[in-house]
Amino acid sequence: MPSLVSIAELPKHVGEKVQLQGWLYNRRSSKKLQFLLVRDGSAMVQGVLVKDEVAESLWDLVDGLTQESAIRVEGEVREDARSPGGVELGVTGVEVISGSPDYPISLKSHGPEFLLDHRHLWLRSKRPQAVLKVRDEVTFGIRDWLHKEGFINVDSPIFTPNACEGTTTLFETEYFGSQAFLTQSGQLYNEASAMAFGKVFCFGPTFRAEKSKTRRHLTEFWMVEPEVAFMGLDDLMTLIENFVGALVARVLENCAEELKVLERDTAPLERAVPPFPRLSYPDAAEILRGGDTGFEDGGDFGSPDETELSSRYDRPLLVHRFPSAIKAFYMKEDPADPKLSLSVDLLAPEGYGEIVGGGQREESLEVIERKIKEHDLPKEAFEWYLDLRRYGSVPHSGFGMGIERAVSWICGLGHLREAIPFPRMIHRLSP
RNA sequence: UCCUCGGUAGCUCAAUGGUAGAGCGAGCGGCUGUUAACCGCUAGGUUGUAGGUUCGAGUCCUACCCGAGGAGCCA
Repeated sequence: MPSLVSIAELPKHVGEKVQLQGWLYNRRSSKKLQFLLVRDGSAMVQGVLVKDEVAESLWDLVDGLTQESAIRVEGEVREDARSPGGVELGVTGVEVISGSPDYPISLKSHGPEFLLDHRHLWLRSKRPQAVLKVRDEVTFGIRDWLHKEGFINVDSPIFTPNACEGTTTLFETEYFGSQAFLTQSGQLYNEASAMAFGKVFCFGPTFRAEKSKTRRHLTEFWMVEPEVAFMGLDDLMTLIENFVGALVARVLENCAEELKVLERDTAPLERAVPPFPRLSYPDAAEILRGGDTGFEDGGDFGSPDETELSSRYDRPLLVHRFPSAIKAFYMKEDPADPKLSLSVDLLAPEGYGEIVGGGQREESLEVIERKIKEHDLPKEAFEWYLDLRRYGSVPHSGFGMGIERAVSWICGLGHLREAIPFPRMIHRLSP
């Protein structure tokens, strides 16, 4: 029996007889020829049957195959320029593992609602596969790059007893008779980990119960949050630009085929090379003031503000020193101007907005106790966190990057929902 | 929560207030190399729901249901 190979490996087996197993992506036929497009997850290949050269029973079997039937295919690998991928399979045998009558997703156009209702099947199509392969490259690249930089992965819990930032809406759940929340950030725990290991990152799902209905929001999304002891804001910004620049370069290097499927213009990605421009909030406000984006001085940026700012640069933009009043209690005040915080956001180009948010943390016990009071937060819940300031507190900084937002920008997607296998949104909990 | 837009065949969409249609998919037939193949034929409908206006409503009005993306909030 011929050896079983994956479709991606076929170019190494030209001239050999091999066996594949996978699913029928599409079938085309004329009187004397049939073309089978077979996919196995690794790649896609075209199988060819010439009527005069195969048994009638095989011809008829293949003639009756429907889209997404699971099949085992035997044949000879040969080079052929007419075939997508450069190699094709001269089919000599087909075994049906299981059928697939009336597969709902055709190769023609479908609307987003229909496709999302069938997300469990849609994953088999070219476009979702390209996006999710880029996502895999990004998530693997994150771990790879951080490890090489000396970071240790120390994950934060998903069940939490209290809000990390107070303002944002949290998903509440019952926890053995008491109240618990699903985390909206691993931030606070990450600081504890950084005091133990120096350079750490947590990487997991986070949850926001905001009733947002936009292309930039999911209720469940993934976030990587590096945190570094003894690091200040300037070095943090350098870390962010090197991190993001390395990820983009990695995707350009390893996912050219996927970006082509997605018809992504790679020029903006090729320009995303550090150093990135840095703009302070006061300077940004100067630009926005009097514009037509609806910007209010001292307030946070709205989506139109972000687009306006990033459109002035040819690569991702670092905006730093947002007003303390609009940032979380743990953000350190700028010693040069306490009204400002040592915070930073990274705005992706092309209107994709904020993909990274972070800053230097307040390390003084006295100041952070004052901030907790000012933010009207229950101090008891933060006692363990305050211990980090009581026992060997040091300056430290960190940031969080939304995986889906990063993938969405890199892939040039119109909506975040395509950047995650099974999106969770305000009106979608299934499949 | 607010604003705007939408809901017609399995899917994507048409249809001046006047006989509900096309393409794709499905079924059947044709075609010697197809690239989302192509060509012909067939089947396929309670036009989101409930009322109302009208000789006549997919189309106009009211209410409701469902969805979309924008604001707010955020990654």
